[in-house]
Amino acid sequence: MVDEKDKDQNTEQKILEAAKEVFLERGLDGARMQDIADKAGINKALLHYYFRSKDRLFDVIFREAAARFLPKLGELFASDMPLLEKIEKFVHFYIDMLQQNPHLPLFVLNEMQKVDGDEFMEFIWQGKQPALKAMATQVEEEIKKGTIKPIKPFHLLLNIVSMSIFPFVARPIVKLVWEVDDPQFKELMEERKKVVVQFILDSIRK
Amino acid sequence: MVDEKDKDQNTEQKILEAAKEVFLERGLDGARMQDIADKAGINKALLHYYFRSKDRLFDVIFREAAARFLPKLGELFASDMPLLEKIEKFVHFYIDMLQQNPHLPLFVLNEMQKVDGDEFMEFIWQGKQPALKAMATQVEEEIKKGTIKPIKPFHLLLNIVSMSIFPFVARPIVKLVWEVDDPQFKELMEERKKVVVQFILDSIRK
DNA sequence: GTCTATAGGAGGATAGAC
DNA sequence: GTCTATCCTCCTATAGAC
Repeated sequence: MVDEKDKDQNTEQKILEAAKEVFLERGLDGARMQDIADKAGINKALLHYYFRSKDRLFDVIFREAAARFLPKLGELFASDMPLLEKIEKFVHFYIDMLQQNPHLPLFVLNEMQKVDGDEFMEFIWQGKQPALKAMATQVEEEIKKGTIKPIKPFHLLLNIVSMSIFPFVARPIVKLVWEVDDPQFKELMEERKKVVVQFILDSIRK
Repeated sequence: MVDEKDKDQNTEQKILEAAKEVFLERGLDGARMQDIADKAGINKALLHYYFRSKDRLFDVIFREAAARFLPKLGELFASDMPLLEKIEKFVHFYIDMLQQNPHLPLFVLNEMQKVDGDEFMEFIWQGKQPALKAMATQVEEEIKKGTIKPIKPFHLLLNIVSMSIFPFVARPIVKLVWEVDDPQFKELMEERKKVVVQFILDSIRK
C-alpha cells in the first residue's frame, strides 16, 4: 500500500520532470510524447494513464512555469522597502532565477502569444495587481519628493524587467554576436546583477 | 509569355506573404501547409510545386526574417557619428521596425533556440562583426576621454537592445499587467523612443 | 501552372494482457 | 501500474488529369 503510493508518486514525478524538460525546450507543438516517455524511462501509454492527453499534461507544465515566471513579487512590491532597494532585489532575484531556468521566459512568452488572453495567466496575475500599483505610486512619490528624475512608472519598470530578462531570451544571438560560450555567458549574466542595478540608479538618481 | 511570368511571380509572392504570416504567428511546428494555402488562395499541391517541401519554404521565410532582425546596422555602427547619436538612431530604428513587425523578434529568437548554432545566422552576422567591434571601441574611447561613465560595451549595448526589443517580445504580458489594449500599447511604444534614449543618456553621461 | 485525389507516415490515443 | 500492440487522425507530399 505504501509501496504502491510511493511508486506512483515517483512515476508521476518522473513524468513531470521529463515533460518539463521537453516542453520547455521544444514548445507544445514541437514536443513529442515519445520523447517525454523516453526521458522518463517509461512508455507512451503510461503518460496517458497519468495525464489523459498531451494537452492536459502541457497545461500542468505551463501553469507551473507561468507561476514561476510571475513569482511572488507581491511581497516585494508592496513592502515598505526603499525604492532603490526594491529595484536591486528585483534584478538580483530574476537573474538568479533565470540562470537556473534558462528556457523559462522564452517558453512562457511564446506559448502565451498563441493563446492570447489566457485565463489562467490572468488568474496568476490578479493577486499581484495591487502590489504593482503600490510600487507605481511609490515611484511617483519619489519623483514628487525630488529624489529621482521624472519618468513614467510604466517605462521605468519595463526597463528594469527588459534588462533583466531579455539577455536570456536572446541567449543564442548574444552568444553568436559576442562570441562567448556557455560558461562565459553565465559569468556575464552574473556581472549584470551589479551592472544593471548601477545602470538604473545612475539613470534615475539626481 | 509575359502573362505567364507575371502570374507565376504573383503566385509565388502570394505564397511567400501567406507563409510569412502563418510561420511568424505559429512557428515551424505549429504552422500548417493547409493554412498557408488557404491564406494564399491556392491549394496545398501548389505550395510543393513552388517550394518542394515545408522545410524549404520555412527556410526562405526564416532567412528573410533573420536578415530583417539583424538589419543593416553595419553602416550605423561603423559610421563616424557621435556615440550618443548612434544610440538614438538605433533605438528609434528598432522600435519603428518592431511596431510594423510585432511577431518578428519572438519568431526569430524561438526558432534560433531550436537549431542552436545556425550556420545561416552566422553568415548573416559575419559582415557586421567588425562594425560591432568598432562601436565597442568607440564606447571605450569615450570612457577614456571621460565623456561617459565606465561600463563594459557588452553591457551597455545589451541594455540598449533589451529595452528596445523586449517589450515587443513580452507584449501579451505587458498588456495584461498594465491593463492596456493594442492602441494604447502602440502609443506607449511610441513614447519609448524618447524615454529609452533619455534613460540611457541619463545613465552614462557624467 | 493549377487542380483533385490519394498515398504514406508520424504521432496521439486506446485496448487488453499481465 | 505498466507493458505491447494497434488504431486512427492529421498532415506532408506526390500522382496524374486538365
